[in-house]
Amino acid sequence: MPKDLNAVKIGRSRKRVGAVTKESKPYHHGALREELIRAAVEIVEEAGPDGFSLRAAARRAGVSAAAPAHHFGDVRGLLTAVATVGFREFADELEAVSDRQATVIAVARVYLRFAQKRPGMFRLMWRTSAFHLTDEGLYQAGLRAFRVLDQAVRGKATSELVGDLSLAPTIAAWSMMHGFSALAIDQAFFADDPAELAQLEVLLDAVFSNLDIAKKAASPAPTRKR
Amino acid sequence: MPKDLNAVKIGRSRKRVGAVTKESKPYHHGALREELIRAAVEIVEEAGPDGFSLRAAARRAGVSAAAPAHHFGDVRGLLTAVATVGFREFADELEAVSDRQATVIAVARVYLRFAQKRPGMFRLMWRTSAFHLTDEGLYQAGLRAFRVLDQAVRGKATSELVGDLSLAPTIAAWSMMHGFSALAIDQAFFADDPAELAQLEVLLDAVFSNLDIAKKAASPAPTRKR
DNA sequence: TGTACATCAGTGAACGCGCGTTCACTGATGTAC
DNA sequence: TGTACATCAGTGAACGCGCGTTCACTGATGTAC
Repeated sequence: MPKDLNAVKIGRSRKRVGAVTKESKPYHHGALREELIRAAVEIVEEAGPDGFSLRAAARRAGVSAAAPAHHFGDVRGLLTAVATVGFREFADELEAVSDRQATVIAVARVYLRFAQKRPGMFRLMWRTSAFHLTDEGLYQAGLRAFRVLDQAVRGKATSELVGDLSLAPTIAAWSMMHGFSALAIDQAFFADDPAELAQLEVLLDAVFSNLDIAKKAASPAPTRKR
Repeated sequence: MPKDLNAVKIGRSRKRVGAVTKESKPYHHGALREELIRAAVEIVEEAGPDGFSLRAAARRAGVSAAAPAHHFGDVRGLLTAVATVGFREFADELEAVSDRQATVIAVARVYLRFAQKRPGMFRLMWRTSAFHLTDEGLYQAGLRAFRVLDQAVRGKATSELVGDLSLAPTIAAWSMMHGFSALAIDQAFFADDPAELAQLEVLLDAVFSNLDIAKKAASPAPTRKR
């Protein structure tokens, strides 16, 4: 272990060390944009979209209320970044499961689990009035998720979201897993204790047995193309 | 036409007339509870759950900000009443269509149309953290709606909401129409101009052709039992 | 029919709060020469 | 390598706002006798 840890630091960090005495924090944060997103994600996870505020995010990041404006313009800008993170992680999980087992029901289980584990984020992702829906990064992340589903249902993935009726089977599966997950976390099934929540996955399987495209895909499936 | 319109009024209205000179409004409203609900429904329809506030409802009802407390206790009380109105009217529409044609797809079309025509109300109805989910009138209205669906899917209606897997087909249909409607109004399909919105009903039909329980019910259906 | 009185359904002012955004500012960084 | 200077990324105070709720109050209603 080197005697002086600071000596091994490189780049801008090094300069910061020189400028800062004791534990006082430097005037410039260095990576505030990322820090703010991290803080905002935490708040949304803990308190949902309704519990979020720009000031709360700034507070959690340890920065003044005016600071976020430099990076995001306004609240919607920050929430757009949060939703994008949500969709990226959502797409990551879907792709991960699809690599192992590319069936509709496997995708549906991941969908439900995401909603159950991160209801605040899940709600934000679909509260499209709260952020900039036209954001390119957001759209790309959403498309990635959609393509996993499309691949599982039709065996191929479209490049655009809607348009013609050949996508109907995919949208059928999407609607069903989305509706089930939304109803589940919005207490429509009146399930709230852990035992009942676990039961929901059994119910999900039963529900998907009514979707005929889920049945024919139930056999060992081909690996998703990338 | 009687000379003095006031003379034909009856009951409490008559007394009010005696106490009121010119156009000044009486101290007591007479039916403020209903008026507040009406005002609150309007606001939710126009601006969604996020645009609603207790003070705005009081303002629209022409009454002081403190008045609603006497009738509803707090915001959640009033929103519970609003959501109950929503579920009652929702159930009314479902029952009406079911009397004519008790098929899954017919129910689904009503579901989608309700969401499209009254997105603010639809969103509130499922934002269950905003009101008292345990309210009895609310539950009964929701159950009425569910029973129409259950009747269309299984040919009989349960008396309680969840519990055993025999309800899976009904929940499958519910999930699909709910998911489709929610995704539609949340712009997940990126349809926003009138032409595209109308197209969504065609897509809905195509989507339901993937639900096998929708197929077998597509023949002329028996009338719903009441 | 009249009267006393409890109860009900309003008022209006105030409390304290947190919000998003603007503003003039300043400390730190990066770059041209 | 040093210096001048533009630009960047923060601060902190303030603005104006709307919110839900509480409170002491009062006008109107309903009821017991």
